[in-house]
Amino acid sequence: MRLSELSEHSGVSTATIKYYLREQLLPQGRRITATRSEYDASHLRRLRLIRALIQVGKVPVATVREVLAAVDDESLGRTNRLGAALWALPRGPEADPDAPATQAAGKLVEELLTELGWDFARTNGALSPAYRSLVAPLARLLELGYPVTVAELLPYARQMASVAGHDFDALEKLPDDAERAETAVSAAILREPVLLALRRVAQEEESARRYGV
Amino acid sequence: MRLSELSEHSGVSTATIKYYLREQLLPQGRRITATRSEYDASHLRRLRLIRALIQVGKVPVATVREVLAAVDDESLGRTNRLGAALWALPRGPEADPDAPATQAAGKLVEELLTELGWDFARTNGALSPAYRSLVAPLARLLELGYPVTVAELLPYARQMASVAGHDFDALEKLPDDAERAETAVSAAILREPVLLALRRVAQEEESARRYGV
DNA sequence: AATCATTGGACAGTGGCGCTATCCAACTAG
DNA sequence: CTAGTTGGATAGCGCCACTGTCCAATGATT
Repeated sequence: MRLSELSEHSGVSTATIKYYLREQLLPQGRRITATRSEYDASHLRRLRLIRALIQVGKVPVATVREVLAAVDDESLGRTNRLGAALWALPRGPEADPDAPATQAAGKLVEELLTELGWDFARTNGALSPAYRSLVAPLARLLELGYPVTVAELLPYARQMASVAGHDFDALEKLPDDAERAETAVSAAILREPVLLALRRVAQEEESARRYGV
Repeated sequence: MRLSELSEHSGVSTATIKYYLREQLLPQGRRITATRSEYDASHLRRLRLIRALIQVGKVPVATVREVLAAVDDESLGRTNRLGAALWALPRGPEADPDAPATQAAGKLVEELLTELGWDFARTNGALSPAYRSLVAPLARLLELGYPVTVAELLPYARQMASVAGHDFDALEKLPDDAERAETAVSAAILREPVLLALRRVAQEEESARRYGV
């Protein structure tokens, strides 16, 4: 497959594909001559993942690069590879570690995790992006003056634990190891808007039930 | 309170406050003279909401304007006002209604809602932003070649129904009607990143439990 | 052999958006 | 009287995901 064909099959313009090649999101094709390279199905699949991450997940290009590097890193075991890919996915801006709101949010998260018995997250996770991506918006909320309590967060956390269980169940059904990290990334990112939209629909349904149409 | 004081109390620069005034996110202060206006606590609260929507919720300025218009519209009853505010919050890009993937996604949602017995959402919701904001990412997933089934979505939907229940429970605890729509918006938008972060942490915890550290 | 399109590569330009900076005349607090 | 602030207008900035243009080398077509 040549660049123009890759473009046709994927629906992504050649200019954009060139951009992704330049940004090292998409690996180079197999060089045939100085002015021709051969692309295959793996490029098509990768392109699909890139588009999904950028368009559906709104992941910045620089982050996509890191995530894909982790997905491709064969020196990691497959579990670590999966973890590394998710690890490389820090959403949202970081919280200022010195701000009092951040301290308060950290304490809140600490209590929450203790209450839930999520010991891995509590003991090993303080440096993980997931942990920080939880502290950051909580700090932001506190800073803005919106109160947050452990009691309020608990049911949300329990629901999300359930969701995460489903996520992994779905992942384990896949037999293909090579694509697992890739699929894990898809599952983690691409379903976020779906989850949020489901919440919105559920809110409308709940509103109609409680207060009538 | 003068502009400079509003800026100090809120931590938002005067230039940015002027920008919000210009964009009609923040109502004008009470005019004292040609070159002086008086701002009060309501401006401070509104400013906080604006910052939260933009920074935490990543809601575009134009959308914030619509949401706030709904929040302020006293011609609506309070339930409708709440609904209108949420209604004005369409996240993400629209799906092309003619695309086959959109058709398929629509059918999928139809089946899902029937299965769940969410009759309001099914019969009245086809035009609601929440409904469309569900169809859009599903269509995007299908288009990109990631399979989605009703069976997979069901548990997610049930979890989110539970989350929505908590959302409304929290809302009903508030006695103040005037701020309800405002609080509803906060609850709907500001907790989204928290929810997603909780899912990420839960995923790490689950991963550690299933596959070890 | 002669034409015309395509390729990889480099690089400047674009458009959207949330600010941010500057300037101004009118005013006002000390 | 003077230094500072205000509302208002307008231009510019910084980021980022592209997008458009140009080029020489090469391939495909006639």
